[in-house]
Amino acid sequence: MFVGAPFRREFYARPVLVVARSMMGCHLVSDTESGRVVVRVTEVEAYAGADDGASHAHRGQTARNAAMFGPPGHAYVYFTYGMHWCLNVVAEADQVPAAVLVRAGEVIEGVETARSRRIPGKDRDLARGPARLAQALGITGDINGADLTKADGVLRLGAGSTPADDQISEGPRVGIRSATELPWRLWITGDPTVSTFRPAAT
DNA sequence: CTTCCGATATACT
DNA sequence: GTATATCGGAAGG
Repeated sequence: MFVGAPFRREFYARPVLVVARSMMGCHLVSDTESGRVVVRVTEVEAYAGADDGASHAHRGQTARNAAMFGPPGHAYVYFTYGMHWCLNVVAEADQVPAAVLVRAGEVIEGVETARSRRIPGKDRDLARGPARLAQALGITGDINGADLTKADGVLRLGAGSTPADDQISEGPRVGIRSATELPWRLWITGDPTVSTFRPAAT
């Protein structure tokens, strides 16, 4: 299994990577009718624009990826594999496509609510993987494009506890076939809620 | 822990 | 028609 390399400061070479690094340890707060759930982010991936072969924005703007071209701090939520929602945070200036996929987190509040939204299983798996995380938070395409910095939003992104550089590992992104050489996945080293690395199906 | 594989909507060739 | 930024269940170590 791929174990990753220590986080390097050179990672800051691109704005979207700075945002990805800054999101490590942040809190995602969702308030819905079924209750509040707070997740601490433990794993993210950066996606850029035309020069990133694995990005949804690689071939330009479409109806699906339009939110990626919107203002930073807003949500880009997409539907995939016919059944899963995945949450991204738009990362760069308006009209500049870039987003950070939130791949995993630890549920630190509202564990009961999160459990009720998921199939029975271990608590550490509640938000382990992008689709599971979206499900635990009760997120769907309804909030695509929503401002995550608004105090009264259904989903909000806030400060949590930022890990030190030596607590972070970097490695290849999961489930992609293009641009696999870019180490644009970040995770908290050794955290049990981080998803396991899976190469794309051949 | 691992591998294998089916389910299923949307975007793209 | 084919691929996909995935998950969950089954089976094997």
